[in-house]
Amino acid sequence: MQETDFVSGFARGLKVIEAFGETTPKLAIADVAKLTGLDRATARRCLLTLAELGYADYDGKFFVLTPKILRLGHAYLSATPLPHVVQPFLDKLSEEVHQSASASVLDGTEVVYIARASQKRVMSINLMPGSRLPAYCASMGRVLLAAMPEDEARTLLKQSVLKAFTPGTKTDPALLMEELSRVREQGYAVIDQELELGLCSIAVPLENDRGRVVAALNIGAPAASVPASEMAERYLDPLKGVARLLKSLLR
Amino acid sequence: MQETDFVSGFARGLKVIEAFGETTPKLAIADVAKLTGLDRATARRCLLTLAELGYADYDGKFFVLTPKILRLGHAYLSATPLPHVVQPFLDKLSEEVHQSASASVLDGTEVVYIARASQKRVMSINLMPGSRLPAYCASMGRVLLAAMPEDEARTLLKQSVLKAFTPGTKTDPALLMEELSRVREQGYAVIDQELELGLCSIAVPLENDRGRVVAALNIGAPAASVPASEMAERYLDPLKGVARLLKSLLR
DNA sequence: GTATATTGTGCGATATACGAACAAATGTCA
DNA sequence: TGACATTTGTTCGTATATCGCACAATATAC
Repeated sequence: MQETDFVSGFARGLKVIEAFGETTPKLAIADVAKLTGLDRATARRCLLTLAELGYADYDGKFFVLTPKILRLGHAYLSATPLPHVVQPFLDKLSEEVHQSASASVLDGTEVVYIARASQKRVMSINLMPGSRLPAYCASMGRVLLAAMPEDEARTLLKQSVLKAFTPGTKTDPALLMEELSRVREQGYAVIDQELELGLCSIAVPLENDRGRVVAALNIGAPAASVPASEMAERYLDPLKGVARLLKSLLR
Repeated sequence: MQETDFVSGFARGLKVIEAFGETTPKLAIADVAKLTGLDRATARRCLLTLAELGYADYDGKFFVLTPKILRLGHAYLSATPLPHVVQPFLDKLSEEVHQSASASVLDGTEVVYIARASQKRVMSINLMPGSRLPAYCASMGRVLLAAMPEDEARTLLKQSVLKAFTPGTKTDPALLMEELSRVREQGYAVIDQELELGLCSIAVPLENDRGRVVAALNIGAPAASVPASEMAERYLDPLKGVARLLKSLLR
């Protein structure tokens, strides 16, 4: 394969960066080779390149990413208008309803947070811009999946690992597709502790001025204080209101 | 130069990603070539590689980064223990004092936020993990600079663009070095509207169990409600308390 | 101390970068 | 509007850097 418009060395390097993760914070050369499927020599060269450029530290045995890596993600967050435009609205919304409010987009089978205004923490995990959740069991994920053509949504669900995080997690693809139609019809999605016990959330789509869904907005609340059945009546109007205001601001 | 342990294609690609930023969200091939100093042909190959891999979108004219890029920064935030360990403490601290609390590390001449718990917004800009501020005029920056050998700090100041953001911004290197000694001695730094009018902040170093400074913690407050002169008496103890608790948790 | 795993290094084959030349589009000015 | 100038994108041949393999040299485990 001699694709003239493709720099495989670059692609390999990016793969190496992504090899680092929650469960793999410090990696030796052989680890990276195994995780990425690259040759050891190649993995080594990429890692040494990262170290040379200051994106990683090397103690002779293990490699660890440095905060310089954040420049790469930051390039997106600061370059993309959406996060900036949305943030102040989330702040205001969050303060009004005294719950956390977030915005996210889809990346493959995952929801990626691009902005967030958090009140007191309810979730066990800490969400921030760049954080990811599986789309099929997150309120914003449902909204974003519902916004795409049915067959594409079905394909994404097929690619997803449909794991049950709680007893309530819906994992049957057919059931999920039904749920997506419902979401499409009613214009919002409510999740009742499918991702984490004690956490409910409601999400609405965020359209740009041409009517294309560009992101999702949500509000999360502790199930103890706001049962799922009340999510819509409490938070749907505020969410819809913000979505309406933003619609004209998004090109 | 035939460095065998360096993948220049990878390095070039990373440069291309960093070409995208706040003022340059969408770039044509020639723009990237100019910004990075790469040959147009090379820039094109890197950009097409990014597009091919889904890290960028291409409309035939302009390239735009996609949220997939966030995976790279996320690799750091989720792989590094520090942000995770610190976050809950910041949440608690922020709630106690009713102000925003953050943690950051140094990357070159800049402070990089690695965790944050925000109350009502006071700053005009929106800080989040990955955000950057110039070290010389940020409270956490002063603390981190003060923690390093004097000559290294001096070198970093030399590399910094010492711009006055407000009338109060200290930009004289000699004066800043004096300020650093003071910070080193008293164990904390207070910034009085040097970065933005109306914003005061106080920061302390965060040491690991071996006494090495691994990050800085701060609290920011509106100057209107908390004058700079009161920052220390109000917030120094809470900050020091958190730093002490964290010390034993950080290896 | 041997066995096992992991890392470092030369070498040939192959893919990639460079620069220049070409093509296409865009902008400018009479 | 039309012709020129300028910028931008693409293609191509070649010099060169990179890949993957096999082997050597460590480090680690038992």
